[in-house]
Amino acid sequence: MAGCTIRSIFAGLKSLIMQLSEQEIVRREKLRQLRELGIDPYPAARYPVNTLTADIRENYEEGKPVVLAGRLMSRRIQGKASFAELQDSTGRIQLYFNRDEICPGEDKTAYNEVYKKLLDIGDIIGVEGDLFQTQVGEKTVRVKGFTLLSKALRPLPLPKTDADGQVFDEFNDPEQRYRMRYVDLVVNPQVRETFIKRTKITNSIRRFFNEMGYLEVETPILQPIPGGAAARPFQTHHNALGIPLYLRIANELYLKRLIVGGFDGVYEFAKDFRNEGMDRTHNPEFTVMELYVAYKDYNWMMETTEQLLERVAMEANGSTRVTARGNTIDFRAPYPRVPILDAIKEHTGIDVAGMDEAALREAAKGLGLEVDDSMGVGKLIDEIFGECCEDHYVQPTFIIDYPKEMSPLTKAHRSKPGLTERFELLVNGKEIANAYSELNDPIDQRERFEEQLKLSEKGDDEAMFIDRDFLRALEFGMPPTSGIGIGIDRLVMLLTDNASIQEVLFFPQMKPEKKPLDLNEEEKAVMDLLRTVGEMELSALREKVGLSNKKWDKATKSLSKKGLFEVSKADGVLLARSKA
RNA sequence: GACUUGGUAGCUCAGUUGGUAGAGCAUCUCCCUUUUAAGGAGAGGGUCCUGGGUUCGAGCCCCAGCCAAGUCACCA
Repeated sequence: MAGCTIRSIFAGLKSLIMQLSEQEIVRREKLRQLRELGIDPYPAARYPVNTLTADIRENYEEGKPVVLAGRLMSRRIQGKASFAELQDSTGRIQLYFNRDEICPGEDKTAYNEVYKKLLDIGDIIGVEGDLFQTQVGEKTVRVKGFTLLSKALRPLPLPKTDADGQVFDEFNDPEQRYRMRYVDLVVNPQVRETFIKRTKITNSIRRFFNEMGYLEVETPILQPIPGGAAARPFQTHHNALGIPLYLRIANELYLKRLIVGGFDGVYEFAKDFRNEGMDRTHNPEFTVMELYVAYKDYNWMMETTEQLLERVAMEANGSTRVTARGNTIDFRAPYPRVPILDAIKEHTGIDVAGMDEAALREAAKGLGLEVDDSMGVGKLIDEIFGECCEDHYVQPTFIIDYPKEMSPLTKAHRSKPGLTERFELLVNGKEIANAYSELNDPIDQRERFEEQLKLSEKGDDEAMFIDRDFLRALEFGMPPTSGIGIGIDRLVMLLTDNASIQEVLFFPQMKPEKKPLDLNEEEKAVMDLLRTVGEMELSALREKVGLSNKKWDKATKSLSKKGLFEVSKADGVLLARSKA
């Protein structure tokens, strides 16, 4: 009996491969049996797929022959007939396996043994057959033949959805979902949809800029000076050059060098890296789209951004309105422009215009904010705005004209002294984009960098480094330019209504999984003693090892489970024997 | 980094004052030719996250740690 075989082998194998679950052992045994039947569980040959499950659902034709492939997701076996579901990249379709369809002759092995006993949920198979509808009206493939394309050795989680859309046994533990995203993608269709939408969004942005004639470029990720933003970088080391290198925190300074070089418009989807905390809106690596266009200013950039987002929202969701965290957000242009100092005045009642650092620090303290001496004027204003104002801007809003101190790469405002031509786009209380009329005065830029250096000396570990090559580039002359950075992960979060950045990254950063040690210290100690002699009296061994009762018990039990250790009784004496 | 919550079978989860670890699905065996979250009957399956402690006895109580999620702080 096959059952007895599997069970006896299971018992025999158990001690050798303890780390496998029963179901995994059973699947490995099935693998062996398949090979014995001459079936390759991992065949090399191309499989002649000619139909996707979506084609069948959308263009159903009675009796049409089809060849398709995918993953076996459910089975309902009823004697000589069985229904199953096959899932491919476009969804699922029902399969009908009938013993006498699959095995027209005397030999019923393909159905009775291979299909019923040796296939499992999760296996990837190819099927050929024709289409029909069951009595209940379900579009179904009548299988004439099937091919195992890849045997799955681990069982999949099996969420099920009933007719009312109620989900049972959902695979929903975030840790497991993120660590095993491949499983998440197989069993949770809405996760697939999120990532497909992410790609739609970036494609949409690319199309928009390409139509405007801008050039998509690539710039260094490994940088000798991490510039273009205020953040703590990751540091690494280049062996051949013998120098430290940093993973970029922004690509701004390189894209501006390209504008110096004569391109009118350049953009890059950049992975940036920041060595800071992780939470539901921060991953150590994240994606920013930066665009720089010559002969434009920040007013032009606001108009362009409105147009871009209106179109991206439309193309991703079919509407300019999206629901995010219960708020309905409308990306239809235009968006209000609110000067940051007005925003602070409106939401705190304090007019911070013209305040010096000390006055600002007092104002911030008065608002109950934590401040310290390393904070300059820029950071203090940023802090007040972030704490007291940001949350109020749910609909897309441009906050404009930031103070000079918090914008070291931004051109001074053409008419408002002390301010710069900068805007941030806030949506749902979060910053989505940051843009300015770029500073192209090399002497002013040098002074701003020197200000940053002073901040750094005061202890601000996010202050910018001085990039002398960038200054040299500006000295050759950069046309007036406007630039923007758009946080792609956050934009995708908004447009897919996900509250956590991990939901829009395929592989969010996680702490590494701990590898279970094969033997722990106690088990090693027992085995080291035992191996030299092969076997010895149990009580003597125990004394020699000198473990506490609890540890001794645990170590020997674990070792015998692992099949390395055995206790036998001879002449009334208990003998410990090494099986290793 | 701080606080809160959680970690029990392949998956989703119960587990009473501390007293032999449970259910559904999945798996295995037998029966079954158009079903649909679920065909019927039976069986097997556990490092209760780890390490200490309290106790006659710990999944449960205490201490320390690991991992995750959420909130806060910093940042995008």
